[in-house]
Amino acid sequence: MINQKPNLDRMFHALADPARRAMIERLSRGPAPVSELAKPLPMSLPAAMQHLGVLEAAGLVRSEKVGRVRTCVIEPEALSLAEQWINARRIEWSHRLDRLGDYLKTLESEGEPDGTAP
Amino acid sequence: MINQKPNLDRMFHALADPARRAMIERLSRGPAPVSELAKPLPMSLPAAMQHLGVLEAAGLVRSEKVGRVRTCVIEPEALSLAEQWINARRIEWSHRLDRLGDYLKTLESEGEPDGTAP
DNA sequence: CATTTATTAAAGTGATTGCTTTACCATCGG
DNA sequence: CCGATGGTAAAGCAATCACTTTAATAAATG
Repeated sequence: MINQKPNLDRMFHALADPARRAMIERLSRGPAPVSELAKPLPMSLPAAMQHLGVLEAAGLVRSEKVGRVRTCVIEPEALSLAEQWINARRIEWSHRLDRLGDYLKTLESEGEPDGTAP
Repeated sequence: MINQKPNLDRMFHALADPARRAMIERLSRGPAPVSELAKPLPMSLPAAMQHLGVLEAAGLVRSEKVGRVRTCVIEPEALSLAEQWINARRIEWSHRLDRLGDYLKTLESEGEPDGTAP
């Protein structure tokens, strides 16, 4: 639970590309072979393959080859790592807003000794 | 609500760098001038400035210059865009698991006409 | 065995990143 | 006014990215 910064790097980087997000969107509706992931994308199959490599390196996708077809599935827990980071931010700034609210309330109930007039 | 893909691109890309995430982490605890954001980072001030530019372009940070100091604040709603995308994925694959469960239950209650033996 | 099908390996290319250094500009404090 | 402070603009550079084409491999299919 200590340090997974590099994972976050890879993760967000992986999500920063529309083709890769499209792949994840497809996979979140069920497993698919490489060629099916590549079909809707406006690029060559090797290019799609490289994107898949990025997704796997980020831990977002797992794949297994059976016969000559490689089937890909999402790794749902991986996404939650990114989510955790975002949530942590939200918690931090909501705490900050709480403290700000407290401070303003303090000012108010102390009868404003000074500072509001120009 | 139609199409904000390019925003998502910029967004995730912005989050994919540890220096930029550090800036956001700092800003989620309150506003700060550019130089304070840059201080803990292992790079020159212009470099930090460029990171800040990326964050602003992604809509994650807003900044205003007063006198000679530019003060930066986070734009909390922006992060929720990324969060929405992640949540949408989760919902999709949980629906998929529901359907899978239903299917398995159907098989079970139909008394397996065939298909389980090798 | 000969083909097709599905994937992969390899190498090359132009564009984009993430920095750097250098120089410049506008305050602010005396 | 003068120097220090805080921020910018600009240019350049090595590394990485997102592709491409070409060629190889390995499992199905006839």
